Amino acid sequence: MSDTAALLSGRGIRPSPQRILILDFLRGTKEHPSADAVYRALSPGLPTLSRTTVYNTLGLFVREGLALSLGIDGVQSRFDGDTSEHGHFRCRACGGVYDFPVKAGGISPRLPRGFTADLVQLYCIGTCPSCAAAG
Amino acid sequence: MSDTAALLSGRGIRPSPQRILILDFLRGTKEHPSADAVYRALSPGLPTLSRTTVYNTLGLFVREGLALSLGIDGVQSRFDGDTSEHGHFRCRACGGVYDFPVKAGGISPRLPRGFTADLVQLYCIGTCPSCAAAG
DNA sequence: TTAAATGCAAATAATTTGCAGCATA
DNA sequence: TATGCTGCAAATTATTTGCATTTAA
Repeated sequence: MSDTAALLSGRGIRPSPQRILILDFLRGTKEHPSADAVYRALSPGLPTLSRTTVYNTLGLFVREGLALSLGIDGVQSRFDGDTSEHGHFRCRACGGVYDFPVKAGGISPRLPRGFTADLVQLYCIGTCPSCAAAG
Repeated sequence: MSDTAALLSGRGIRPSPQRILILDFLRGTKEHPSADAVYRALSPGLPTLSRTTVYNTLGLFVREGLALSLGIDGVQSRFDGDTSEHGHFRCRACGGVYDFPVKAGGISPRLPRGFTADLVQLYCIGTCPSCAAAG
């Protein structure tokens, strides 16, 4: 059994070929793909894969804490298989989304009394080095 | 001329009745409304108002720095007329979006070399006091 | 009188839902 | 076999676009 299959099983998620494929892809890319980008990337290798399954699966992973759903791109959700603490940067010019480190425990805002957060996300929007160089 | 009209004029934006209405509404609510919510709120008082104009106007305000577009609600953009530095909290239970303060200069991540951010947003997702009390 | 702003209708894009068949415990 | 998973097609929701009309500098 693959590592990924074991990871899924360990969380009580049946390790179907589609789920393994999608989770492996998410964990192996830094692209922060949209649901449709995941579909387009994997569909050639598994032609029966459907968008429905991609949406179902990404939603499942997010609920189960195996992936992050990013609202950084106003139009579509983008997904990140790296759930460790880090920030996200979106370049206005190329649309790319990049990770950036935040110091350990760096994102822990003091919320008003009574609010409890289970998820914190830090987004920066601006220009990435390549686009800055390109002018 | 109203304060709002003056504010728009000062930015080189023609202060049409629709723009004044929408900006006044945005600045007078803590609801972080979606584009459609803005439309539904204002349409009764100005029946000729169209969704197109609401979308156009909100987009203009965001580009001109008069409002913030929040990607905190995975499905739709929500808008905030308060552009001062603060964080946003979304309650999973009721869907409400709340402001919370961050200490001055509190959101200034160290980005990798070459990245320049013109906008930083901090999102927390969890449970608000009312929903926590409701169980 | 000219450019900008508005708003209707249609188009597009992202996502969700209903449901039937398949796979697997 | 019973339950969960997949995927097609249709539906829904959010947003954008094309274009004719109106408004105001």
